[in-house]
Amino acid sequence: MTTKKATIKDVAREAKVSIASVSRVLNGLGGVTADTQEAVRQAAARLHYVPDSAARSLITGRTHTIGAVLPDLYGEFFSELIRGIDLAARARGLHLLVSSSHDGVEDAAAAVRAMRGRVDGLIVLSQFVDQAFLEKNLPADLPAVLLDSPVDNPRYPAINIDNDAGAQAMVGHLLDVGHASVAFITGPSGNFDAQQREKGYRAAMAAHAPHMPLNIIAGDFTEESGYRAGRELLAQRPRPQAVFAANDMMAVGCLYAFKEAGLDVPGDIALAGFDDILIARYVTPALSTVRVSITDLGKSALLLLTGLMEGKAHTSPATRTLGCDVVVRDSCGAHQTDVATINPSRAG
Amino acid sequence: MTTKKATIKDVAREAKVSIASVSRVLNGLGGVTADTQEAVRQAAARLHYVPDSAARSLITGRTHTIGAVLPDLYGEFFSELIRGIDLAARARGLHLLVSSSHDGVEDAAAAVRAMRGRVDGLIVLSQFVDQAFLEKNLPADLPAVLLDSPVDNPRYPAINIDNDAGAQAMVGHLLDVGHASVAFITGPSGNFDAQQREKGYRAAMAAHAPHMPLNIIAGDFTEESGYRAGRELLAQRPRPQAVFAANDMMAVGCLYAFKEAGLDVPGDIALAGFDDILIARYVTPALSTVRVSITDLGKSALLLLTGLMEGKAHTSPATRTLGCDVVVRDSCGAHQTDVATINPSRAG
DNA sequence: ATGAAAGCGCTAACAG
DNA sequence: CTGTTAGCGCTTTCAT
Repeated sequence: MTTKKATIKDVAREAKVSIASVSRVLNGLGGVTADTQEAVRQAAARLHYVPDSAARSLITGRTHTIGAVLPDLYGEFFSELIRGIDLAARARGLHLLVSSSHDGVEDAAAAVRAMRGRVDGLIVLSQFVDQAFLEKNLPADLPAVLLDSPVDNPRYPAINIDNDAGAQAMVGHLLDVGHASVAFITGPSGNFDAQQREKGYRAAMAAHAPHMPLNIIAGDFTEESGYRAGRELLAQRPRPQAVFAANDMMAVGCLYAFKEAGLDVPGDIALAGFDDILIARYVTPALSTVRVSITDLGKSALLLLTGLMEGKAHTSPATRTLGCDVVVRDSCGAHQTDVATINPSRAG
Repeated sequence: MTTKKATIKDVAREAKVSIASVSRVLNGLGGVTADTQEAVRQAAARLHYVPDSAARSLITGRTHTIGAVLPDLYGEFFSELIRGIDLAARARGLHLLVSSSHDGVEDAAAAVRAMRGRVDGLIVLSQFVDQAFLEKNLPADLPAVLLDSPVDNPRYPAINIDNDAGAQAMVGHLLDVGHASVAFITGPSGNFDAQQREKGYRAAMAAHAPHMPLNIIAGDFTEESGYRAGRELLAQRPRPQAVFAANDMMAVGCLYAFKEAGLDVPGDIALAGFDDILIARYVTPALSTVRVSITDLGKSALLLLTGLMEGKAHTSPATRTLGCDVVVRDSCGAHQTDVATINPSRAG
């Protein structure tokens, strides 16, 4: 056990060659005799030599690390996203520096700035990030891809979930199986996903049930708000035949409100959510929902980012879209159980 | 928008001082007049100067980054752990480099080695990590704390979940509320948590129902294995009065097997799990379980690590334990709904 | 209080 | 094919 860590000099001395040769061998640059290679490798192994990444970064200007700036979210979305990014990053020999758990613009700005110099590229998911934010906080030379963002600028390519199409497909399905009136529970007003899902609801209603009035109740993505919305819906006369919540947690809250009122789901009222969180499968009745592959989202983001880092011109449009699938379970009153891919467009 | 990023030299020139003064001001070292301070600050702001962390690391030897090496797990455990670590790290001005999604010893070894030089300390959670692994792959000068590990060595302090006490408490509770025979569904044989939980089951049975035979069915933490175990249990004569699964997913699988057989839970048979995953609350009946605060685990790990990094002698024992709580819901047949802290010992 | 200068460990010309 | 050397951007003595 050496007390101090070995440097390239130590290896050079041990192998009786110059540091340049050590560098060449260890970086596989060629132009070195087999003898020298052997000597260097053995010396390096003997000394447990590991190149200092700081020194290397300093001169090469590359860190082989990509950063992920995420909001203070938790649960499946977070873990799957990180997992997708990490898996893809590791496959390309990149490390992942995460900065999650920040709330508020200033926090997000600090997180982005702190990444400066530590990463070769950035994946950003934050509701606080808009054009102005980026121009202010993002170093001009740092490639970045946005997730789930309304910013539409070739300088900052984005990958979005096709919330609109997903919502349209689900509402269409609800209408198709015979529920004439479909109510919608919204997400938080500032949320981009929520807005797109509402847009999809409106579009589907306009297309398939133009005579039906829109029935929109405010929610904020929490189970609690879903419960409140459910009670509100229950008080309506006539009661809607189906309810589409902008996310699964609200659908679950809504389900409890319906059960509490003694209603049968989907007999008395149909219900559907969005996200396909793990719970969706386990509530009774199992919740019909719209599934998004978050792992794919992460992977696509990383792929797009590495493309950017390698200087590939982004010939493609600034914004890409990740398709989602309608998952029909028991809560929507259709007696089928298949998964229909409604939007085969894929990012990456 | 400058094309090249500003260096300390640019700031020095802009402020008409030496680079040494810039460094002093920006690091708050004092010994600088207010005038100089002002000039430097303004110049830095004007140039959008951000110190290069690689250069800084090179000379200071510190990266202000800590690494987390985690297995390819997903779901709540993962996200809460990262969240706990990140929250605590950020509060101390540290960044978080994660390396998740590796499976297999070689993979884990590569992950640990790759952290070398990039981080000031390491948090490791992996079933492949034992004493030999650490001695082989962990640089001698890198502080590290283990999570959920059987390694008991002052050189590598560990924080473990008190699975044993948690399991004992749950089995004790099951026995207390009148279920004379309690069966246990194990986790994967190599899993440390699983082993501890089984140990707790055995201890509780020995203590409170020494005359009852042990009833242990093999599982592997998956819902599917829980389902199979459930069917196996159903076939026993006499049928056990209560079943304690080593984790919630298996308990859920088990629940489905019972429901499928037309049994009433907890009327005909009681059920309990371990982990308190989100689903536990949403299945019908709601699952009684043992809760662990994963966020606390992450936070404790970080705190312990920073202590190590600051050279604090680890006066405390090598292994610390994080208590867990029995959460009584509907599935275990007790008509109460409180949370009892059974093990107040806390890490950190 | 300030500046000049010496490296940190490494890569990348440039010589030989 | 190999060695010498000049920095990368920064912190830190050591003079002044």
